[in-house]
Amino acid sequence: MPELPEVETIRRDLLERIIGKKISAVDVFEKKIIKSDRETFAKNLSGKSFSDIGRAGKLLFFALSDRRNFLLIHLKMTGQLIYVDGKGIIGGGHSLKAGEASMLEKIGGALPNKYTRLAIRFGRSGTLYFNDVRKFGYARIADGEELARIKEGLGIEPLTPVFTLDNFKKALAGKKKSIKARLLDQKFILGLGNIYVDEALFLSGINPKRKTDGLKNVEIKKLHTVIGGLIKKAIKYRGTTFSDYTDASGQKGNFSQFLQVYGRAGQSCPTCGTKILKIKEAGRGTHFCPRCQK
DNA sequence: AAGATTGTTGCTTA
DNA sequence: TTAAGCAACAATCT
Repeated sequence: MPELPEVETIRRDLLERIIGKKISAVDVFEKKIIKSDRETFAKNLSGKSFSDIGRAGKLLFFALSDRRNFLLIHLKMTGQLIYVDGKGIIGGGHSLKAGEASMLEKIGGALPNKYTRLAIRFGRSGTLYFNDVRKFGYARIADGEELARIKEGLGIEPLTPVFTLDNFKKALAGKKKSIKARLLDQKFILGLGNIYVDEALFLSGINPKRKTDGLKNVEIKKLHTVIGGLIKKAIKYRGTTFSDYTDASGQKGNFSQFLQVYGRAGQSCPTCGTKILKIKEAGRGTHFCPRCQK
């Protein structure tokens, strides 16, 4: 469930910690997630460093110092990227608030643990661990051309200049699918997952079952504004932890306290007090207030 | 103990 | 040809 705000939090954390550090070794614990053989994968990384970290929606791409290749990482449902410095301190001493013991518990014990699929070692500086309970995530090498091709197939990115009302309208235009399904579709709008779609629709007063092409202009405008604000605020609070998500220091996100409907089925709507319903829409558990969302 | 679970792809159906 | 719906991926939790 890392969605845009969670992935962006990890990106910013890692930018401070791993840029320019030489990769000394690569341990692949689960071959499935690297999408190539171990030798090729390790050869592409060893001896190089990361010069930058970019993001498109929920996809991270680490630029390599060879100026040719990128390491693409997608966390899918349960992936975590956790950096441990040379002294064994999780997150490299940054933003450590809670006790380290509870943190270790949260990430499944000392690293590497049974869910660690990949470790990228930076000599004595530290190690980046990729944990993933369900093994849906991946880490693979791609060159600039391939990355460009992947980005071409993706939708508009919120929080960038292309996320104008006009472009948002175009991204929604002429589709009979429900607005919930449409907002989840990464070919049109990037970075929203189940949590933020439910929240955005609540904040916009739009029923998730509404057909996309039946939305009024004012509703699209509202939704556009809401999505921008919601994502900004969620990043500010370092994302939402519902079950597995942690930042690069193994810490939970703090946005959960602001969730209005997600995970609150049966509780009362914060606006009107009506019971929040949970239905299935677009193949996903969908939370909404039947009174506020028309 | 069957059914549900956060993301995405690709197959099937219409 | 296109779009919508849904199983599959793997593991865990209820």
